[in-house]
Amino acid sequence: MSSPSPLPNPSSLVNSLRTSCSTCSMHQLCLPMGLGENDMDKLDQIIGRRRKVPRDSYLYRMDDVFTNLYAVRVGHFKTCQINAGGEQQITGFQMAGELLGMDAISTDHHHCDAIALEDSEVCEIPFARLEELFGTMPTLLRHFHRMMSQEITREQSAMLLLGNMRAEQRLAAFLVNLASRYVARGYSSTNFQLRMSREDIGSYLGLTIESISRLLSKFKKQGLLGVSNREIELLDITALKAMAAGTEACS
Amino acid sequence: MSSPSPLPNPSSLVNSLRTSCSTCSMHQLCLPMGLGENDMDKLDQIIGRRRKVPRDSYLYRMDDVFTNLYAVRVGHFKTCQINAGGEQQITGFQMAGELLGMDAISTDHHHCDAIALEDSEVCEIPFARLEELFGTMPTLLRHFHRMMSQEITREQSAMLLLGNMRAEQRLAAFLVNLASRYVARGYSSTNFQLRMSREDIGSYLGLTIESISRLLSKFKKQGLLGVSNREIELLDITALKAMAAGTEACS
DNA sequence: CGCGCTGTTGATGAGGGTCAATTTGGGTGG
DNA sequence: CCACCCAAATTGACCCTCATCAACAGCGCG
Repeated sequence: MSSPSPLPNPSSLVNSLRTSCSTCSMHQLCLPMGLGENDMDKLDQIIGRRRKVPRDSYLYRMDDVFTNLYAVRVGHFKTCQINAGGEQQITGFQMAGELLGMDAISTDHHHCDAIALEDSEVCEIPFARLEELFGTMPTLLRHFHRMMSQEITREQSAMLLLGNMRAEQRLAAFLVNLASRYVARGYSSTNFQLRMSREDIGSYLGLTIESISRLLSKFKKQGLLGVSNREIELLDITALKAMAAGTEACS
Repeated sequence: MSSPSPLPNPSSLVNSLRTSCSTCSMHQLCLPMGLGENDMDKLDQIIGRRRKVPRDSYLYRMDDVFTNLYAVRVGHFKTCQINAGGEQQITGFQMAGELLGMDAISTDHHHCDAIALEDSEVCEIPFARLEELFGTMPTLLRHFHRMMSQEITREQSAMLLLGNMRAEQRLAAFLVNLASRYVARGYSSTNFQLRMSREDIGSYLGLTIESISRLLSKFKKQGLLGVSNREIELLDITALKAMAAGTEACS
């Protein structure tokens, strides 16, 4: 693996090794999915920098001018909107390998705030330069379209959840969804830590913090899961899935 | 305008005049927005056919293989999803100049049903051929991205609506939204016909048909609008906007 | 040790769902 | 042209889910 020839600048190599798409554990989920080595290098070259985002700080704010998409490298984010009445709603949680900022393309301004839920790291992708690549990299373009389309689908599911599921179903669906995303990233599907507060979960699910708390207690009592603070252990995923689907026997 | 030279096939010319993007009244809202004549011709050439879709019939169904996007030329559509519990929710209403099917790109299968609310007409856009154009038509690609991004934004608004607005606000927001879309199409912002049933509206807003009916009656009594069957006249748009924003004085 | 933030649990009530009865209007056939 | 039918919409009565308000517990931190 290590080249025998002398290296002009070892430290920059180390840096590039640490941060290139090809060595990133998320490259099979993220934007470079399916790219060959050449194409991945080209993509690497336009990526501005890897930016650290401390917990609770903003990656971008609503109405900020849009210049970059961001790929989450490490950590978790939430995106939230504020309506005219001053109420805030969380529109999504993003984890490693997911893309942030696609809603800003239409107006060149961000439509929501993006906030780190823990100390995190993103890759800055200058959209104008990404567009230049599209002309010669159809594989990249195709996958970008898939990611945008996926975002649309994801939000349609959220609409379904908010529009006609009851509280119980919503929380079950939320937990099952988290589990599946962790599995895709090679983590346990049953044991994970909630990175967001109960309030965030409630806001995302259109419920109050009290409802979330009560439901978690209820699920615990029913033996569906274990909870301790933000530590979650899913004990009966089948039942949770059935509940989310609205097909479980009534309790 | 009419060429003095003999025409090889007059009837086909008439047909193309009737159906080309350049002569379509929606081309400033639809996919060809901002294209020059040359590019618009190229786009025209890949558009499969103009397909009529009678009222209540399916443009596509969930799980159908995805091959085409559709641009609404005439009429209105609804898209709806069915969850595992068998309940159906409407995820959107589409009118002339809007694009259908973008949620299918990610999996090559449609994620929802698309149904005509009245006798309608669409332009069939083979997606594979559209992708071929993207390489050489950056303006087209850019506008396509804007339309996808707009769809994401639109759905985020719907999430906000479903997640933390009360019934009254939801219906007000819905009516104001319809009005603004009709204005953009050169129609009256105050007088229009609802193309969808009360049930459809309820499904979209996460409310029951009874609630919709009651709210319309209430708004009428308050002098905010006139209703007669599906005929709507908005009498106080300012108040409706304030109500949608949650900033109106409590009644 | 006390303060503040986050989360839990209980009591109460309202918004909107559910069920049921009735009206309206469009379409059809005599 | 009228009678009839059926689907869609309206209206009323009742009830359930979940929001609201409130008290309190747990935990980290200065």
